[in-house]
Amino acid sequence: MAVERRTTARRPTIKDVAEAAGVSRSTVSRALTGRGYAASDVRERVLRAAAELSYVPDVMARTLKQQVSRSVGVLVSDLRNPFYAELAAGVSREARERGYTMVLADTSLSADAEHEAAEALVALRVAGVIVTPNSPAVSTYLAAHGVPVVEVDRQFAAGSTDGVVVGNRVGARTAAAHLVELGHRRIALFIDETDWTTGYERYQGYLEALAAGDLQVDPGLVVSSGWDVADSRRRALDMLRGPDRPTAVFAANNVLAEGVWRAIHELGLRVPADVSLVAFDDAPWMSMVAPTVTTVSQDAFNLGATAVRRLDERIGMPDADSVTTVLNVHLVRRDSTAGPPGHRR
Amino acid sequence: MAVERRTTARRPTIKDVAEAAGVSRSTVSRALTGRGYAASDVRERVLRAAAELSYVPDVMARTLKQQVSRSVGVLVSDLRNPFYAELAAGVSREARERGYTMVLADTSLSADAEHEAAEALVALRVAGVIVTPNSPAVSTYLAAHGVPVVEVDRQFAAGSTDGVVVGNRVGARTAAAHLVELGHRRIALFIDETDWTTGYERYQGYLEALAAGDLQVDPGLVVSSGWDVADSRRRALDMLRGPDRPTAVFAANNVLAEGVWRAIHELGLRVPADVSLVAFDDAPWMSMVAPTVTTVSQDAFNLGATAVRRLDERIGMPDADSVTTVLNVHLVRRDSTAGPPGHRR
DNA sequence: GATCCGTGTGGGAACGATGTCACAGCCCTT
DNA sequence: AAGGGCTGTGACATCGTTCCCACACGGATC
Repeated sequence: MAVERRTTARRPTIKDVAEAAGVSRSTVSRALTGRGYAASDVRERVLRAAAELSYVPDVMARTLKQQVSRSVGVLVSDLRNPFYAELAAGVSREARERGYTMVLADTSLSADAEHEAAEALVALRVAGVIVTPNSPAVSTYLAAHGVPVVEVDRQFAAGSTDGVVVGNRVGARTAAAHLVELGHRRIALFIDETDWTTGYERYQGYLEALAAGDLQVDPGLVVSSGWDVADSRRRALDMLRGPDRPTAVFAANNVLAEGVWRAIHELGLRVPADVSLVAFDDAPWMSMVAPTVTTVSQDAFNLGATAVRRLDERIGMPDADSVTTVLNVHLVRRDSTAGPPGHRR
Repeated sequence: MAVERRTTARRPTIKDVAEAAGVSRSTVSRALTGRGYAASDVRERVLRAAAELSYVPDVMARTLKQQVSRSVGVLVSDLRNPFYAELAAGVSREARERGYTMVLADTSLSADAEHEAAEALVALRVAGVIVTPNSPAVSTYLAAHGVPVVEVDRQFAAGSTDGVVVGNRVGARTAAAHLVELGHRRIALFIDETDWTTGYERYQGYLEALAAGDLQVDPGLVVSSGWDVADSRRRALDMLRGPDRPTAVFAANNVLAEGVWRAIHELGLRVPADVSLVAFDDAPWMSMVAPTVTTVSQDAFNLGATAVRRLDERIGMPDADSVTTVLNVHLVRRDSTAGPPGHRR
């Protein structure tokens, strides 16, 4: 059974439908869109003709005329990271529900790729953009072109642009406080950056928890890791092999946690007997490994869905004041945390 | 520092650039696209004017005129599954490299959502579509509208539509043969469907490996699971608790493998001492759990990238015969497989 | 019977970019 | 000096849709 390909005939246009139904283009448009008058028998006839020709209105032409499309642009850093994949899935679901199509680009954590993608979205006249920004430039650029923007996960333009983020500071504080409470005094922090709001807030949360526990911050225990598993693993190996090893590690995201976890196992250390581990961002593997990993869970899917709702509202009211929505996170206590070695409770 | 939003002024058009540069619209078009004559001093002037106004050509208008867009549609079943996320990432990267933007929809394994998304893509006049099909209808529908299609991961319209798949049969046979070779005689298969090419081929590979080892197929050991972790886990619990338990399980994809893995651990069975496990499709967790999971690894990223290349070629030569590209897979031997209990080698 | 209204329809001008076509210069050849 | 071949530019129709406007028809009101 061969699938028929339309090679010769061009796509049917509204004009073809009009001729088939014996009416004018205007009438077809009114009948199909439901805007304006159309006698019910005529409407019937038009609908039948359209179905018969399997007519699909041309979004390009419609958008050109109406000057506003029903597409949202989505810029995420890395689809291979389950956090962003989940986020994109949430955007997709909510966008579909609201009749938007989704134009997605993976910006690979590069500011250049991000700018290029933003240009493409402006050219496409998208109704709005949801972005996990890699630089402050992207929101500025889009706003300058009159495109509504929602920054998600992290913010560069808080105050002038809508944002949807999670309670990073509280989450990080809770996680670190959990370790403090268990009796740990040497708690390492693995973090990839502290310039963006995510990193900064998580770092602050860590500091707050230490301060609340009357602990000094040891700069040697705060590791600025690269953004990938390999680098995190390397740095964790260095730290855990060194003298005066920490009794607990807080990894500020799922990628860093994976690196630390791999290093711990390569060194044959036992969790939590030798070292406790807490992560931020619940990845699937964390509930499958032995021991399971205690972590701050954030609902990435909901983050994406919420961003779409915010964007939709913004499109409806372009001049309202900007809003930052903070979603709550919670600590999932699993088996990777216990008191430090030799500690009695 | 407030980000400036363009509220009043409309976007600059080619006409604005023309006036600023003191030439006609045609000349601006020629200067910017590089098609047709434009004196170098004029070109300079136009480029400067365009940059000054931060002019971005309207893709809608261009596409309308040229009747062909530079967007590809991508329909995937489930972005939350790392396999599809990785695939989408591969598509994204290769699409960007070739100057395509990507319109993505998550079809949630539903044929309805898939059809709806396909209609939207036709309306958008995408240059082509890459789809992990949920039904035979989608490729037929798109082809009938003259849209080039590449089916990826599984095929419904082999012979009339391009496809990019992996060596499912060989991969499954290799995996099952590995178990046979270790001495297993009761090898269970967990599979979600056998109607699609993926499921069918993997099933056939399993049968071939058993036949090659002179083993009878026990229908009771072939489990048609639902498509999610919860269902797979439930069925695995049933089977592993029952009498005459298999000594090895082959799970035909990463989701089913997760369910089986969870069931095994809940029951306190040891891997591989009590039961061996082989999976198809290497998910991140498989190399992190203890013991690590032997699996047939497929390169989903490359699958996506290859599909884009195929689609690009197809767009260039719409009437060439269709091609199915098969990417090879390989068995990654890890620690979840050994001989059956009581077996001596 | 003239006017007015509501209902329904069609004509035609946009939207922004492209590309064909005509034509204006200019230099070179015969 | 006339013609031919370049180079370079602008006018204008076009893509498919929407929507404003004009208008036609019938019935109701004065």
